[in-house]
Amino acid sequence: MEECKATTAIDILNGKWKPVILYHLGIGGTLRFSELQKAIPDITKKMLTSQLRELEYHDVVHREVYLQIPPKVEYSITDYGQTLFPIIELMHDWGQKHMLHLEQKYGGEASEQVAE
Amino acid sequence: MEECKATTAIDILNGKWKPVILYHLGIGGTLRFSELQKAIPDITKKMLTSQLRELEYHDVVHREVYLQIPPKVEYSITDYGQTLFPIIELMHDWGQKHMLHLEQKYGGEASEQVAE
DNA sequence: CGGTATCCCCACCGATACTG
DNA sequence: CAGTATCGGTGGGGATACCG
Repeated sequence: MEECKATTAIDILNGKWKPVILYHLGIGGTLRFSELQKAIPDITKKMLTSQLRELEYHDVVHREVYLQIPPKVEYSITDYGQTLFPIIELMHDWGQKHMLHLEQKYGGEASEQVAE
Repeated sequence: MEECKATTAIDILNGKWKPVILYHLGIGGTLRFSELQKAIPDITKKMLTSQLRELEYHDVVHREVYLQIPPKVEYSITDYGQTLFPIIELMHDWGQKHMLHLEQKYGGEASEQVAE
């Protein structure tokens, strides 16, 4: 019961695009659906939608709908979601160091894997 | 290119059992295969093996084989793997707070989900 | 513009049985 | 003891098309 609750955080960040989405909302502040699409070119609408919905469900992201034509929906990070940022930053930093570690180990070829 | 490299860390922690394994190796120090099995009763040998191999591949875990009968294999966390621990601890702490957050939101029922 | 709906694939994981 | 081998289910995620 006093086990590893790190999985709780991982579950919330679990999803191919969630860290990237949070990253962009973190630096870009409030963003529209289409702006997120532009920021993350490889993501499909379906994926963007589902990942955002899950983040919204977990109260990490706020979804603001403007009832107008054409539609407008804005996404932002909640105060609660902000508390995740130390973790994300730490992982981000660690990720960069890990790339250096890979280069030292495999001679720099592996960096192409992780670099998107 | 200067995107979110948090995914690199997530990839390494990605896998149903990796955080738990690291958690146990973190508090238990060096552990044998069977000791890990006892510590994580629900894991199968196959999963334990594959998760350990991936962690080993990423240089997070060290595998020490003793050539003897009966066989003996010990797993421990590498110095490099130690650098992951601030992240895991942060996630662990965050996970506990998140459970409180869930209780406030859903009235305590949700805690049964996350509590294993 | 901001989504659904649908189809499909494959990586992940579980169960079980066998082995040096 | 510490693993492989094999089979099969499941669902996360991709491609594409359609909708209010």
